[in-house]
Amino acid sequence: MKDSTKLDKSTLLIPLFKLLNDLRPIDVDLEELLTSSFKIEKVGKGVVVLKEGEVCRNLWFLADGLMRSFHKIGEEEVTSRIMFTNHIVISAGSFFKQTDATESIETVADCTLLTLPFTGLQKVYAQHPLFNYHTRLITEDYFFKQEQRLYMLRKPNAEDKYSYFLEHYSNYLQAIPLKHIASFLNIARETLSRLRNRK
Amino acid sequence: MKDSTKLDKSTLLIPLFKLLNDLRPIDVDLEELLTSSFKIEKVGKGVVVLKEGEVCRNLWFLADGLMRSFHKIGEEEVTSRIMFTNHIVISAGSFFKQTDATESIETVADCTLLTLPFTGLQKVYAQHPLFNYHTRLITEDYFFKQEQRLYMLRKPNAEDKYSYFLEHYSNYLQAIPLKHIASFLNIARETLSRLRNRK
DNA sequence: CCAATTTGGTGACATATGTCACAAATTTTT
DNA sequence: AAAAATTTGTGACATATGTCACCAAATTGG
Repeated sequence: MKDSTKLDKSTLLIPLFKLLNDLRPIDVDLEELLTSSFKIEKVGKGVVVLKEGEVCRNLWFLADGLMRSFHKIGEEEVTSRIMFTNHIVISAGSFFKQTDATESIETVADCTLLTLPFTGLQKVYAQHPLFNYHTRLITEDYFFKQEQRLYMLRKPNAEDKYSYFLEHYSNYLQAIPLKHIASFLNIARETLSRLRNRK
Repeated sequence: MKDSTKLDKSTLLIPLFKLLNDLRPIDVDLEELLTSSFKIEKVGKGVVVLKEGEVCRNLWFLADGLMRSFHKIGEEEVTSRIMFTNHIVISAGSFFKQTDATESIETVADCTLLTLPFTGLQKVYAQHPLFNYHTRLITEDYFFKQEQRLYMLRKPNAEDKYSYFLEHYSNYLQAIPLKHIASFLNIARETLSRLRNRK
């Protein structure tokens, strides 16, 4: 099976190290520390890895699968992010400041996660202060992508919002339930269904 | 006049250095380099400091005043951010990667700006690699605030969006034209006017 | 200080999208 | 493989908010 090879931690970490090395080559020490700090986790579909109100004590590198973050407004779940393979997954406010999360995070498909505890990350920073360079650039990159989502939400109509989705998530179109896409785009499930089926 | 004292660069930089020192004390060398890298600029109301299509070559520390970022959708201007005193102002995507901006930035009131060119910032990083620690944390903080704006845009109605504004910008309510607030909240000017005047 | 311009308020009306209800299709579970 | 649960599609209808038009108020600029 494919899975047996994929379960190897070093193999799973290749995309992350590529990302880091592309920013600036990291030395062996750091690579080894990171490798030992991450833990592999296989998680089935529909598992809540962070629950609203808890502290987000882990950063996940989504080696394979699909996840989403969401929060409750009354009875409704509002999807705030949809994350796919090779994403770094955290609940930002909660992870950065180790305060209670205002959102939950769950798997939308079977996932292979590489889990790095907040404490483990702090040790990495302590031993490798220049790792701040890498994470500064990564945070800048995620900041920019988040800004684009803000632009999307101010598009004047549902169709334009959906176009954004098609541009950025078309590979995952089949795998993500329509209701999650709709609430991510901040439109009604029914509106999206009609949009998608007309013409 | 107040202005003569306020024009002193070191005085104007106090809040920024407080921010940095609160994260982790910075040494004199770095403080001096930063002080010499920033330039003071007094800018009147309604001045466009960055135009859509240009590269954002500066970071501004808004020592005093109000600014906004916006982009055109057809004839309409959509306000994407409203920034007040002690904000760090950039067009993220454009500044980080030195690529063409997709938004403009203008003053909404008379402003006192401390301007740091991208090149100057890179020199700071080169001479003080640990400055990445500070900017990593600052970027994380701005990331978190940006996330809250995403939450605001997915609120189910105009009133809830306006509540967000009242919470975060009430001090500047008078100073910001209603049309900018409305488009920031992604509601019509008229809707906001009614909301504000009813009851 | 007046004229010009910009900004804000309000009524009338239009409409895109939300809401509700239920059927069809798909997926999951036993 | 059937039953149950979930997801998607679609019609009918409601409505919050957008759009347009215009006047009042405030601000700006000579």
